[in-house]
Amino acid sequence: MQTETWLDRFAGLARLEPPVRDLLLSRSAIIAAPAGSVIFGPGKSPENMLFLLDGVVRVQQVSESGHDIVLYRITAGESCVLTTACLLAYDDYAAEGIAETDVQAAAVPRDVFDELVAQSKSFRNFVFAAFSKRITDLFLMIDEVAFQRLDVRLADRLLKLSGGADTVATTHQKLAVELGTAREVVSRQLQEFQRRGWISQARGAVTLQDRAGILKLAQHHS
Amino acid sequence: MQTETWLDRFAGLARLEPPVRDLLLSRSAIIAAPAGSVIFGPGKSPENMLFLLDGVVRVQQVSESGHDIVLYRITAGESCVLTTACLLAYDDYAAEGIAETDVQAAAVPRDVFDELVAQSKSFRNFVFAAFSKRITDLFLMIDEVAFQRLDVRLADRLLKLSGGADTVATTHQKLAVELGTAREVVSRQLQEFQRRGWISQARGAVTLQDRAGILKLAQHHS
DNA sequence: AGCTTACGGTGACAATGTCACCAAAGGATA
DNA sequence: TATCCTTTGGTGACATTGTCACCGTAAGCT
Repeated sequence: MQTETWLDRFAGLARLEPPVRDLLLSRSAIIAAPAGSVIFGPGKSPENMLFLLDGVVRVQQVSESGHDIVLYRITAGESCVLTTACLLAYDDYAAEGIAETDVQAAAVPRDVFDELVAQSKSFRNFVFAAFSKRITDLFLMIDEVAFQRLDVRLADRLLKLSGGADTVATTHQKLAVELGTAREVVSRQLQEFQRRGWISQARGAVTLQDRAGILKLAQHHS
Repeated sequence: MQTETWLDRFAGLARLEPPVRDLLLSRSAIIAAPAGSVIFGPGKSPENMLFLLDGVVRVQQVSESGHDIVLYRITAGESCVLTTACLLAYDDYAAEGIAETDVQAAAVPRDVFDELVAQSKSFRNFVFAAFSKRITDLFLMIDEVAFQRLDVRLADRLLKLSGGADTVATTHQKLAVELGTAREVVSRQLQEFQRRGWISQARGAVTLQDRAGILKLAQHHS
């Protein structure tokens, strides 16, 4: 009989071999970070691989030109393989991870990570699956940025950011960074959405009035 | 004393432990593919991890909308980690690998790959470094597609495709796929380049007349 | 030769990005 | 409260890029 541990929050780690479980549990530390803190970034490469237990981490890229773009988010139950990649420190990439909420994570040191990969087939599968998903997601993102219309992307992003809630607390500027475009462009599109009765706006907030209408546009993906 | 093997073409594999070397050599097969053949792609997922010994493989994405874009190239001495990712078959991604030249590669079966990762620290470093580089490259690409001016990207791509040669044998359409844009846009930009005396054009060929001028534009990256 | 396809040119227009502003809202402080 | 200051968002002019509907020519094929 095994007591519940943080491992159980990760589908891919549930069936680890007992000795591997023990190694992972005994050599990892639970860490916490407040909302808004920078988990990793240029000049602040993480010493550990992170398993996110609670909260959301936003990974975004800062271009030399001052342009930002959100690359992806890590939610609870996901691992931050990118920090793994960063552990190997290919070169300091310009991406940074920012806690969007208060965050809890299990930190696994580099050498433990290496040992786990060596010893456990399940762990290997977990790690490679995470890499694989990350890369295919990046492929999809490239496709979107290169070829998808902005109104479609914005509609899609609004729905995702709402998470089912009625209103999204964000600014035009932040939405622009989500999509890698300019604030003015977002403002224009939101005006058009409003004109169609899909949303209403307030300072720092977008309220979804007609989910169906937005969804119909967003689905031009398929 | 060890005779020369294909392993020596890979910087990261040169110092593998002897038993690991032997495993890799004995369980891998040298395969060849003619220029133009599809190495992997939708509905044709590779059974093996590939180490490219000779030639160039172009990896490009095919969008539902019919838009293509070149993601990256694999040159001799590089491994196709993506095929590794694909081995795990997250889901059939829409990317395909096409031999741009006649190609030779060492094919390592999936189970051998897994065993190598388990047994050799050097091999693990090699694999994770490859993943890491691929992901950081994709980050750079997203930045480029989202924020870089098209003339800068085209200039840069022309120089890279030339590989030092005077003329690049390609069509406007192919250059458009390189950049993920439309053929007409490439045509216009090339006309402008020609007007400036940087290039001259023929059907299916672009001749670089003023590398310095092109380079100056391309370097607006930095 | 005739046919077919690939290649490239062109103009009009739409969508998106950039720039230089402005005004209003909210927060901080004297 | 009055005053500043920052953040947020609006606007118009313009540049760049994407899309569409064409066209003519070059190259390959039979």
